[in-house]
Amino acid sequence: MPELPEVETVARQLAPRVTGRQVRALRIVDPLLRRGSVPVVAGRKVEDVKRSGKRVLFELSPRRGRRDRLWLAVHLRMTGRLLWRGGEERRPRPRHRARFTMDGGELLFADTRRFGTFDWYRRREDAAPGGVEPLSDDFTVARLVDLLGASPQELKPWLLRQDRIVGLGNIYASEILHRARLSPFRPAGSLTRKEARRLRDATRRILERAIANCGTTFSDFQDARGVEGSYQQFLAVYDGAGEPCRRCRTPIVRNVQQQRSTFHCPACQQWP
DNA sequence: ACCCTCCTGTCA
DNA sequence: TGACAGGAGGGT
Repeated sequence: MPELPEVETVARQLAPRVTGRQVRALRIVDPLLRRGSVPVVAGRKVEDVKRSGKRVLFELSPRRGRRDRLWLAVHLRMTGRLLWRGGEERRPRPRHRARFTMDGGELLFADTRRFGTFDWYRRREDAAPGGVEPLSDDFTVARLVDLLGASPQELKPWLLRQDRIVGLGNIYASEILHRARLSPFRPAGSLTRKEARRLRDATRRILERAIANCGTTFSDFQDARGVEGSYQQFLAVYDGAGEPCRRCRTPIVRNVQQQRSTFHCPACQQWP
């Protein structure tokens, strides 16, 4: 469940449950998750939980009598999930890669495909991602035009890059381009200012609506405490090859760009 | 600027 | 059995 709206949803649901709690122990079950050394976490308090790009960022207090504040960025990748289990939970634990034991409950990191990562930072500025947050005030038309530059890269793969704009993934990139009526095959650098404005506005609108609906959930394999999105009912093109375009009824087409599916309407997303 | 790979599960 | 899956780092 890993694009910006889904990660935002996870962070929002998690924050009130774990903020203020003290971590008693961290057990990393899957050795793949411990690249390099893992800092001491026991005894620290969770002071903040928020989204940063596509990652969930935990701010952990210094240990008693020290000033070694710590940040943990959890990247969910394709299948990662953060599950809070209150102290009264009696059902068996689901399979997981890491477990934080806290006052009053435990936080599990479950991740079937095991692509997810933990990254530890000693300084807040190191924990921030590279690109601009698309929902921040920094994401202006001028900024977008500047980022697009003269890039020859096709627009859709360009949107997936995290070093310019953070948070977009395969679903929302297609949805955004459809809303903006831009071809996914256009060179990113070929947009006019007017088109860049459409792209900026569509990006914001789609992401905001997706967040308002707690993101997109495929299949139905969420645990009781897991996050369940409802934005899938608003998807205009993603996973809809052959379905009529909501604007013009032309059948949606699936293509592959950089080994990933792209969905678009060949009629209202033309590039002459 | 591309292809491959990491890993597991599901579906046709 | 092979294709595909919401991601991205590494190599060429």
